[in-house]
Amino acid sequence: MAGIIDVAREAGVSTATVSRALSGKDYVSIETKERVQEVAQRLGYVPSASAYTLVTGRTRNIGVVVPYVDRWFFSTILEAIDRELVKAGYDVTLYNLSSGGDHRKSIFTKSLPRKRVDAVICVSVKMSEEEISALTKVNKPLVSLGGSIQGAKTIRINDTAAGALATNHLLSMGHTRIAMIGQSEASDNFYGVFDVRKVAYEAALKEAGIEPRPGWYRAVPRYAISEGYAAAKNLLGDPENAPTAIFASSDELAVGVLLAAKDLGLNVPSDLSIVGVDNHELAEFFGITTINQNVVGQGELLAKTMLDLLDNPAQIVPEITEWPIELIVRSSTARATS
Amino acid sequence: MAGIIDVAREAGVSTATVSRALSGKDYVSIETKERVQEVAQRLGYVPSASAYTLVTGRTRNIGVVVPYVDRWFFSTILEAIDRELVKAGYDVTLYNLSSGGDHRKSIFTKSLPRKRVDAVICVSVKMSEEEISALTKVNKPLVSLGGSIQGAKTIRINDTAAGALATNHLLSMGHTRIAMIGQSEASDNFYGVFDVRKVAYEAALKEAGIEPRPGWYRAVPRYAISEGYAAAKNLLGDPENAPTAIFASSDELAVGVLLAAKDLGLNVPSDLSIVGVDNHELAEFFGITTINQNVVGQGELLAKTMLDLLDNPAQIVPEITEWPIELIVRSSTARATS
DNA sequence: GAGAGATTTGCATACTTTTACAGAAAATGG
DNA sequence: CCATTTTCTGTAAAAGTATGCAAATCTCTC
Repeated sequence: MAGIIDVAREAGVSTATVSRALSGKDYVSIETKERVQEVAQRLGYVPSASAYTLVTGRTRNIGVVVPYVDRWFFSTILEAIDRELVKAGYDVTLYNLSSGGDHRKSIFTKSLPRKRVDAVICVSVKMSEEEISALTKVNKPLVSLGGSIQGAKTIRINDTAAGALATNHLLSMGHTRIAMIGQSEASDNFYGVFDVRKVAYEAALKEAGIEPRPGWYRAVPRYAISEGYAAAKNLLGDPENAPTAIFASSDELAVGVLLAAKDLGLNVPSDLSIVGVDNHELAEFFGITTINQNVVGQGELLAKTMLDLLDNPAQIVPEITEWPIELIVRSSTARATS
Repeated sequence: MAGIIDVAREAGVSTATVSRALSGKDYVSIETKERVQEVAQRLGYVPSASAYTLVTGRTRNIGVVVPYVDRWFFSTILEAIDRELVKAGYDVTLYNLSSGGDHRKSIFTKSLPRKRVDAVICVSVKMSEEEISALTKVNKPLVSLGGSIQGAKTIRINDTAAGALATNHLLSMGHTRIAMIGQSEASDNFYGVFDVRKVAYEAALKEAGIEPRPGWYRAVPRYAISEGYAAAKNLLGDPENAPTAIFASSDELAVGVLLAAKDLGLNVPSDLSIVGVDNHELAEFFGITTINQNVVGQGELLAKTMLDLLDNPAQIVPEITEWPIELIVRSSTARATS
């Protein structure tokens, strides 16, 4: 295992020159540079990351904190974040909060603050003030998706607008019997946006002069087709008392709703209109009207914002950046037939 | 940002004693230990990971290499691997090959060999001899899922058996017109097992005295419901010339097949039998007969094997461990109605 | 040809921790 | 009470790299 000293000896120069020749950021004559590079190549020399970090303080490594990795939203955004960071020469260390136990505490008190990462990206993670200050105190840049805590630069969609957009779309098509399926908050790790959407849904109904029925809001523990299916079966079970439209807080839920409707012999959209959120691949396949939030785009922006911040730590950046959403109308919604 | 010297001064001891008190692995009197711990706590001292690595050679960090992260198989197994490694006190650095370009080369020549990770877990990654030897040369333990390359400890399912199991199940129910949907190999990064399954499928047919029809094997680029749907629509389009059973190489494809059959007015299983692979969450929801390969279990075994190897590098381990599979019969398969 | 500036190299130090070694203090045994 | 062992602590030497500083060489310009 060759070190910088071996390269220096073999090339007949000092270690300082080797360092400069390989990093390429200082005066080195072209001949020496090439000779050193050739020797380094031949000896299979790779600079030690830990020594580099020790002396420069930089790790070229960014920590990404997520509540889960095996769910669509998170694996999708993780892929996008990783792609951008890798492009800029960073490695990504993954901190998955669902991996459990006291892990979370050790992440924020040990792994992140001290020399393991240059910066931290948090995706939909509920953070306490102490956790944030633990990072800012040691000068680690922090960019967060979702949430709205002082000191953390945040990117998010406007969930109030999302809830309103979906509900108003259904209202505008003449629906008055509108149900909603959202996510019940189960985890301390996860910054849920579902209450916000529920409030917006109810507000939009009231705005239209419709009193929301409590029984028409269903909370499910997970974004899964099976959950949407079960909730919809339940909502639509009694034809006398069934909604004519359902706003599902994710496309996976919406697909479940669609399948439940089919199984009940209902036609979508003539008997039931459905709106989802995400613009998941499945939404296109099933023709589901949805609120596009371009998850990949959010991940890229998160990463790019972080890279900007690392290049220019002193810059003035807005605390909160709002990521645009849009309604994509497909074949799962139609005018109410009353 | 307090260092070990600050703690030592504050506690009135030497840095050596601080180190011993905090690591807890050497003689320190109980009073000094408690005093040092209290001071460290108060000063918010966290040992520098890079200095630790520089002197010990250990990083407490394991590299996990995957071809993708935003696909079900990989995000699921990543979650399982991460959980086990975190439990043992390791961090996980993610190397996602689909993040592109010359990234792959730099992973194997730079990031992995030199002091960034203690060990490497590769998931379904096609590796060259050089890449493997680059790791073993610097003494990095390597455990791999799938593939079968000299020098890499490997865990895998028997894909020949999987293909045979699925096909024979259909044959045993009297089917003779059996099609298959597999994955076409598109990426250099991905160690595909699909050719193997195709060969096993054709062998099983021949064994039963049935000549495989070339047109009844369909290769799709991705494991996605939409791909299975399109392939099945195509296979089933001409009723005169349609199979009565389809073996899909993943459950996502199988779901697509099921939906296509429904849309064509076919009843599953009486008109069409379907077998998938994975035991994906969706397979249970849709009642699809499948080959269970317990992805979470595979991830846990990968991680545990790695941890064993790190604890006891000299141990003799089998080169290849075969992970068991089993047929789970659900409602998507029935006897052929000839 | 001399001085100024630009380019090229080496020396030596710093980064932060762990640990071998040695020495001191305490405990144990006879 | 001395010898031996065990427990406790400090000193100092690594680990591998980047970089400030100074010195040396080279290139211009007048």
